[in-house]
Amino acid sequence: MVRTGSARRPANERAADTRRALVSAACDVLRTEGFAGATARTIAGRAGCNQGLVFYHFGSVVNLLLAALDEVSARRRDRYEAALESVDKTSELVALAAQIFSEDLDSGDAAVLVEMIAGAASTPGLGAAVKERIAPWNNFAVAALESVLGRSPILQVVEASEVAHAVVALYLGLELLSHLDGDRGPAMALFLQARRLAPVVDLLGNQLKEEK
Amino acid sequence: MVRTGSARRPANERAADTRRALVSAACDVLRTEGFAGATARTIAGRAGCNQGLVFYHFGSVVNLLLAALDEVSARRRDRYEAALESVDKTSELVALAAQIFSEDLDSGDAAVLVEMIAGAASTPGLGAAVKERIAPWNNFAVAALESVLGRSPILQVVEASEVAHAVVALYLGLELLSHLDGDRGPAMALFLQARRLAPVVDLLGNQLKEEK
DNA sequence: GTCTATACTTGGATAGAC
DNA sequence: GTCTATCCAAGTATAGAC
Repeated sequence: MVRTGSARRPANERAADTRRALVSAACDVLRTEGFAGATARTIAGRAGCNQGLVFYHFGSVVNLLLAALDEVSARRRDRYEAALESVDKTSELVALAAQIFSEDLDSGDAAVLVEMIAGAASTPGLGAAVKERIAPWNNFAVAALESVLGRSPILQVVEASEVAHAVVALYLGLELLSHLDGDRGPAMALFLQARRLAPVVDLLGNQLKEEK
Repeated sequence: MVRTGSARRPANERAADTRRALVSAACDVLRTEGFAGATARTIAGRAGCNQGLVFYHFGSVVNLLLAALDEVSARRRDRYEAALESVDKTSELVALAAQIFSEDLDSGDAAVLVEMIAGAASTPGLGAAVKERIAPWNNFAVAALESVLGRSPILQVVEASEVAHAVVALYLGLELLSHLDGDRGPAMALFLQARRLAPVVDLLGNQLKEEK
């Protein structure tokens, strides 16, 4: 077996290791320092490797940031889809949303997304790339709404995709505000209220059904 | 009369002119290039003056950006308060919100706010300064809700300040998404839906009132 | 594949002429 | 008060040694 590196692991595995370390560090920096603070030096420093490797492995800083966003997106999609399995009432969905929102705040995944969207303004072409990576979020929101309201006539009154857009926007806005003052209290209180009101939505759906 | 400058206007007025030009340019750059692109050189270039004047007049780039945020905040507060005068039904409030949202997208005022919030992550201490300047937004949302639902028992079910927080978050999120793909369609469609549903809210309030 | 060294560019900030 | 010139720090990106 041919070995080029100095360590015991094969070269291609070491490469994968540094790629992973860089992507992970990029998430970290994006979360704590924001888009404007996400420089090659800062990220490489946190990954414990040399600054030049950013360009060797990803070509540019922006590409690395997009790779970080990819990882976050994939991780969130898996988490969301798994969680959705066990839900079929509106109040359950709201409770799930609250839990996942809290998780995303802890992991910083939501912050990564927000910083990339806001940061997209400063780099030509980045906007389109970020937009592609948002689609799964929208799709999930639509799926979640339909899984809960699928048999309710409410979705004949309001378009699911429109509500989904609102949900995603609300999610991003809440992250923005929570991150600003380091206090998720207002957001969590909101989820609590929503959960309390969830039965009303189901009730409303039934009312509409009877009127038909 | 003492004159130091080369133009006909007195020196102190010229100074005020450049200050205004810089603040205006800062808004512009924040809107089009984002926080990461808001550098002293870029801003001064758009203001048509020298880069050093940023530091002479404002001490640092961040201070100039905060001044820009101040101006936007003041302008929005005046606009909001004036508009609120002529509203007392929920559907009117929603229609007003839609119009103002559209205005803020055109003027870029919403973008300035979002970029400053997201950018706050990259500069220590900026978060607190931005937070102070958000308060008026919250206050306005509370006032708007109370002016419309003041006599409705709905505000005894849900706290106005909590709903206001959600409204502000939704507003920021919609701006974030609209700006990302340069398409305000989904957001405007949402306002249209909300307006259609507004009478239901009033109806619900009346129902609750009768039950008492 | 990784690291060191380095070229080049941009940005923040100040000093001194006008 | 404004402009030019300049310094220095930080950032992107590449070349070449290991």
